[in-house]
Amino acid sequence: MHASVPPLDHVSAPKRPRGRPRKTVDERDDGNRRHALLAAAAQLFRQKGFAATTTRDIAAAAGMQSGSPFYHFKSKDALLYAVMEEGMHSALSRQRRALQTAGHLDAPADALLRELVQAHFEVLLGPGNDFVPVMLYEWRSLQPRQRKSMEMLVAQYESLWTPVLTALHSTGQLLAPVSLSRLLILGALNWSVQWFDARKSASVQDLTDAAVALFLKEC
Amino acid sequence: MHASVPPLDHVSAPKRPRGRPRKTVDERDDGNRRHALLAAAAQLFRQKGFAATTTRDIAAAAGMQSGSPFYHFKSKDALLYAVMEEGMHSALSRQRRALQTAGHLDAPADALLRELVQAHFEVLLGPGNDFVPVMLYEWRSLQPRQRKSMEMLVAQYESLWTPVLTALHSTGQLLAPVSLSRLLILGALNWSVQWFDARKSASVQDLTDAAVALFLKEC
DNA sequence: TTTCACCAAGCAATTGCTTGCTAAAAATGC
DNA sequence: GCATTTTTAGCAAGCAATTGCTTGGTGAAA
Repeated sequence: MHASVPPLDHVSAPKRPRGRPRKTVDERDDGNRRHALLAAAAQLFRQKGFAATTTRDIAAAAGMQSGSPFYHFKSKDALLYAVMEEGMHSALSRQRRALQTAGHLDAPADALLRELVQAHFEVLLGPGNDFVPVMLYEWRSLQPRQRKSMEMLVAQYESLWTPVLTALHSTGQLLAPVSLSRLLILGALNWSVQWFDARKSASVQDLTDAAVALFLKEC
Repeated sequence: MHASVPPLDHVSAPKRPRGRPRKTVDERDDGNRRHALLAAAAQLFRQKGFAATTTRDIAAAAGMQSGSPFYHFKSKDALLYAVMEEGMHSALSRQRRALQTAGHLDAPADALLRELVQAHFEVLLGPGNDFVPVMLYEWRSLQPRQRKSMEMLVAQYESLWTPVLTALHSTGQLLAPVSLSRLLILGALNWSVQWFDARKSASVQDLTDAAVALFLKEC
């Protein structure tokens, strides 16, 4: 969609899948089986890691036979990449929306940071959002070409943060250098994937408050 | 050594390995082959992940044949656990030493935090220190019993941070709640494993300065 | 003579992926 | 509106490679 993300080697177009729709007519789920595979893969990749997840696991979780995923995806690698791509696209549009609505109100920089932080937490920790965590923690399993592609998407994402952090730095609300600040802040947020538990512990709101209080000086 | 870490199911005692010492007599390297395996495993686990690393890879990296690692370690799992255990033991003694020498001088809390942060970065990013990163990023591959054991070690490590953070909170240098602060701060530090490159970018000193400047308010 | 540290070979299970096939749905011709 | 053809979405089986690990042996050191 935005910018130039090369199609790579995964089956690109959902087109109009139909075939054998388990239910009666009118119950059609265009491309839903493909998406069921994506969701199942995302969950398993996050739970057990890419290398430890078998394509049979994924097929079973999506209610298919062992060979069927390869109709939708050329390879296990391509499936991994598709999961990550979906995660990044949703994260990017989420953040763009957050910045846009806040920017229309001419919000101050610290309010913008709060928006970014909260949206980031939601993308990471929201229910069913396994796509971005997989992207964060399964880098190594990508092939070089795919990795390059992902790096472009990640750079786009980080570029949304830089102007906000630069503004905060210039007002003295952020003391550390901007580029190191961005790395450290995103690290603090990303690590929450390892310990956050929606049932116990704090809410995303609490997390956002704590993070902003931790990073920003009041002037 | 300290506290009660159950022996679990890995070959525990290095004893007095000898056998075929590649060099002449007097050149004996007690337990060095076992440690060579540990180091090779740590590096490969970090580079490619646990599941994607074969025991043959490890053996080859240590200059052995495919079956030989199983003389020193009962299983691939046991090897992973041994890597993590070594990492945590070295990290713990490193931090205890840092706190002790600083504590003798009655250093203020923010100086203690700086010590903790710097030692943490060194344990994570120092040359040949693959053991702790493996522990951070290969949780999932541990069996439940082993995981419990590691959680105890990690809890010990985190308990070194809590009093320092509590002190900073009481002086108003740290605004966010202590327990969330600890999680966010350690996250920011741990994430550096993903992007730090000793050749380019900043030094550990720069990182430490930036982190302390980011987290602490001056009062 | 026993023990240690490791080799060389191989086994059983698992893996990603391919192949040939099928039935339902959509497209097409009339 | 109906009959035919093509496409879609998957099944069922299995192959070749890889995997963790075992086993029997060997030479040097103790």
